[in-house]
Amino acid sequence: MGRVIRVVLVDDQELMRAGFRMVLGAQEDVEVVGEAGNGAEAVELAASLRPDVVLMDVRMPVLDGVEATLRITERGLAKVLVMTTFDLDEYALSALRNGASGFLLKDTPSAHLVDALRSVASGDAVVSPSVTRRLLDRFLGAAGGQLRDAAVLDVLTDREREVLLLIAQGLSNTEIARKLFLSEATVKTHVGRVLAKLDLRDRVQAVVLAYETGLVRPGEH
Amino acid sequence: MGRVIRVVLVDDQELMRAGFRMVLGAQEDVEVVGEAGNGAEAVELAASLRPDVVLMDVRMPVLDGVEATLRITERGLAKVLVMTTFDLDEYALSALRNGASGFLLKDTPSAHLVDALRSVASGDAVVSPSVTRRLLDRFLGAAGGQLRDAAVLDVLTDREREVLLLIAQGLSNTEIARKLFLSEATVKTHVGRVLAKLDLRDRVQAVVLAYETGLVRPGEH
DNA sequence: CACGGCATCCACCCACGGGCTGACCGAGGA
DNA sequence: TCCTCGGTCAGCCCGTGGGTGGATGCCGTG
Repeated sequence: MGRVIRVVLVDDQELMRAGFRMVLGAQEDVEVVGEAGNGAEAVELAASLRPDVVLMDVRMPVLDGVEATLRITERGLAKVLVMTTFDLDEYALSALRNGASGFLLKDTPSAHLVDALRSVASGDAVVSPSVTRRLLDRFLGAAGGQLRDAAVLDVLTDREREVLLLIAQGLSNTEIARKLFLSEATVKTHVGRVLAKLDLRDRVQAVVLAYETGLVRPGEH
Repeated sequence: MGRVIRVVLVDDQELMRAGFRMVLGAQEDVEVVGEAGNGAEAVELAASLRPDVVLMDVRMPVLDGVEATLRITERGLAKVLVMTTFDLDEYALSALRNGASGFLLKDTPSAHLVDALRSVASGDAVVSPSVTRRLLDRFLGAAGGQLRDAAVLDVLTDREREVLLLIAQGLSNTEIARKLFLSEATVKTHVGRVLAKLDLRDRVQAVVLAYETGLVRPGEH
């Protein structure tokens, strides 16, 4: 960990880069090995210099930071720390989706910036506090806690829950029967019980409930 | 924002609290207004003192930090910054789910701790870098990018997409008809087209696809 | 203008889904 | 021992869902 962190600076404004160069240059364990003015150059530099971290602005001509981030991380060229002046959620989200190891606002104190750089270099991730807030809200609202209490599913027996799971994958009764080595009649009883216990009308509503409770989650097959 | 941040310290180890008291006491804009040795006391103190932030350990007797966090935040008594020695994912996740504004490891440098406190007091959120990494992975894997390309839905007309949306909420054809002021026959045609275009057999499978593409998301009604 | 895409509507047919009733079996608790 | 509960199966009924085919009017584009 005592090694020097090699950094590539990417920003279309020369002044910005100069600022960062100053701040980072003062650090013993950080070395700015290259600079780029747009995303395309950034990708090239990352490929040729293989820095530890690319410090990247989002808004840039030719190829924006979000896209450049993807190109760099999908080839594993370097870690990417994305920065922006405004804290636009969508940028942050897209960048992180594209493999960025962090997302900072440019008003971040220089001491924090350096810390963030170290964290990223060592494989961790960093997000500005104000962005974290909204990220968490989104995370928890979407993936974190099932908004509907999954407790309602407790009234089901194991077998019934098993059947519900298959229903929620779009299988018909006959398909479920084949899969579980049962007669279709049995499947029907199970389905019927599931609907009755959960106060549902349809297997359609059963699917909805399965997703809403988190019994099944989007993208899990 | 120049006001003093009033903090309540919660940890079952007196030694730990002493350490934090030292660090925070040295700060001009931070004041430790109370201390608790377990979750139950923490909730009481939060209610009576109404601090800005509760700095809370997870592992505690009587009432653990995760549960205490819920009690405090659901009543809006204070912001909660949760801490732990080990970075157990589940703890972090549960705490954040329960309304915590942040999650720090106890090995966090004291300067960072104070910064985090300020961020939390001002409504932002903070998560330790190493935890952020895994949080992001989970977030992106679960909520971030719809794993199935929502592009398949482009073949649908607006009306058809509208119908699909209602199907995905568990409505029957008659219900959809009422809601859209259409005859049931018309709804059937739309449904039929949706199924044909998306190569689905059932409205059940349509619901699944709606969730898988992110057309509808769990917890959005 | 004529054409194609879209939304709307209708009728017919039939299979699947789901409600209801009743029955059998095995495990486990009273 | 009996009784309950979960799981299995069957037959009956009928409503809904979905396929097919055909019809109208609207709109924008070539």
